[in-house]
Amino acid sequence: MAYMTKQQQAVLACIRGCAEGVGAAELTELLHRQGETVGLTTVYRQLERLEKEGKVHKIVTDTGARYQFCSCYQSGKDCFLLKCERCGAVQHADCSRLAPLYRHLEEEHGFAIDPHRTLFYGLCRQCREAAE
Amino acid sequence: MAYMTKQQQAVLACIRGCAEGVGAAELTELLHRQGETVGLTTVYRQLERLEKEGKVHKIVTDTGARYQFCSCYQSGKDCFLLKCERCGAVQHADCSRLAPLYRHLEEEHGFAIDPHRTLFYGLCRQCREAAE
DNA sequence: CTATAATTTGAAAACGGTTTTCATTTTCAA
DNA sequence: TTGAAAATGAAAACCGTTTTCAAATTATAG
Repeated sequence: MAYMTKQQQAVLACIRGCAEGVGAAELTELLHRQGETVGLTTVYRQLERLEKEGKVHKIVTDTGARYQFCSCYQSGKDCFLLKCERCGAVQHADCSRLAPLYRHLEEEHGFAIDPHRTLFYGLCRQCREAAE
Repeated sequence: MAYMTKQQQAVLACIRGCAEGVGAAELTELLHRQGETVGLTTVYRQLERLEKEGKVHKIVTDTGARYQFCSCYQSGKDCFLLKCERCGAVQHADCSRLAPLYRHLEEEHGFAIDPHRTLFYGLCRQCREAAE
């Protein structure tokens, strides 16, 4: 791995530790609590870089973007993101049916899915039960 | 259908005529060119209402939201949105494999997909060919 | 080990899409 | 007709993000 500044390492380490996604301001706040001196601007810059490298998902919402460390990054599994519209949580799922669908879409519909950015919206089990 | 003001009818009619999605400012501009007197605020309000009613999709992007009339609204078909990351076009596709997948996700993974908000990102055929 | 160029940082300002405010206009109901 | 309720829209506020730019840090040359 190429050289990384202290701030770059801190941002990567911190977001890796966030199971749920975090916003840029929130992440900066976390870093400050850990004693790191990282400005908001730098956090934005690093998140942009990490997204381009495929290490982090950027999930754009009405109220601003959230970033989430991609657990598929080195596992070899396909990214499969489910976002609950009620509680907001984004989970990495694992489903063998996805790859065949994506292959079908590419071969028959001519559309090459980018699993890394594709996001399924819906309701998670807990929220569905809570809503009943 | 309940009563609709002149502005409400105009917004609905205008977005229905936009095959590709439009932004709020863009839609207002279109309405003005047609001689309609509709303010930007009202356009935002109507778009929000139409989205809640399931008549339009709200597609949130880095540079602002785009709205697109939902061609599935009365057809009974499932919504199946493909957004090309290169040319930006969003197309309503038609694929019989989607419903079984969604059923599986609900039954086995406990996650109820909202087809209306779920968006597949990737590359459309033209853009893939152009990129080669 | 300097000196100098290139990169990184971050506070403050700018930016821009969206929402809120509030006075005015329009519509509904009695 | 008349008063209440809803809709409108210009202007201001809002707020997440990006840009600016001077200072600090790091890499490279001499």
